[in-house]
Amino acid sequence: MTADAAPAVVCAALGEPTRWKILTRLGEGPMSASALAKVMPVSRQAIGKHLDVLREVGLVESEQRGREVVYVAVGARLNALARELDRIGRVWETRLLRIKELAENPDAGPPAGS
Amino acid sequence: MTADAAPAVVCAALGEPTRWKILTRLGEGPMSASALAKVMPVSRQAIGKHLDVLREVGLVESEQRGREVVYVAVGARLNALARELDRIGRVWETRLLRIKELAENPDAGPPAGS
DNA sequence: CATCACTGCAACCCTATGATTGCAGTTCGC
DNA sequence: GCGAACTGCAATCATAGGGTTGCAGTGATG
Repeated sequence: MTADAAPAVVCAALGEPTRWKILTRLGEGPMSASALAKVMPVSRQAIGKHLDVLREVGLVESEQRGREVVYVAVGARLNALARELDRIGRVWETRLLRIKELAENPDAGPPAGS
Repeated sequence: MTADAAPAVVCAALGEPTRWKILTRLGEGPMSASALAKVMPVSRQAIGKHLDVLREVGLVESEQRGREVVYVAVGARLNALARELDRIGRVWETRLLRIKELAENPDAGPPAGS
């Protein structure tokens, strides 16, 4: 299980600037860590760590191709996160709406309870 | 302009654990910074800073109510982010698919060019 | 076979930032 | 008016983690 990380964790992975750039590059096509290092202003090792983080949350997958390891961006993972965030956002809006209604119309609202 | 931050920036705001908890709380209903502090294991000042960050990217809005400032989670902002991420994810998948096709079918593919 | 490119691991540095405390200014309730 | 509660600003602390260098191992290439 490495693809069901909580939304916040995935967002944390996405939030780091360098990581976002790496991911953007990978979005254009699969690439090895070394190849990325040649194109970006950071060392291969640093990129390697970022790729570890990204793989941890399922945003990239790695594949051994000969002597090098090729990474590919997992769009589906991003789509899954999008769905989660969208759902949460809608819940917030719904609750807020209910609260507002209740404030203007404080009668037949909340029944029993604690 | 405080609501059109790049996806990565919004994700960075969402990625901080404490910030996510604060936001979750606010998702249940509007609250002041002090009220949040009484319910969470961090100081009011710390919460205040987090709220600043969240407001910066449009995830919360503040409203002066009497002597206190009430914050409310902006679900619409989360929905907007979700749409952006979803779009990006689909682009990745599309590109990847095209590359795969091209690998298996290396004829009528890439036209001229260097 | 000798060399070169790519990977993985480990130790280390240094900055960003999450969290704290302390104080001063405002608005509410009595 | 006086005290209590809420806010804002500033200084400070401490840790997480992003970045680096260095080295050893392994598969490709000539």
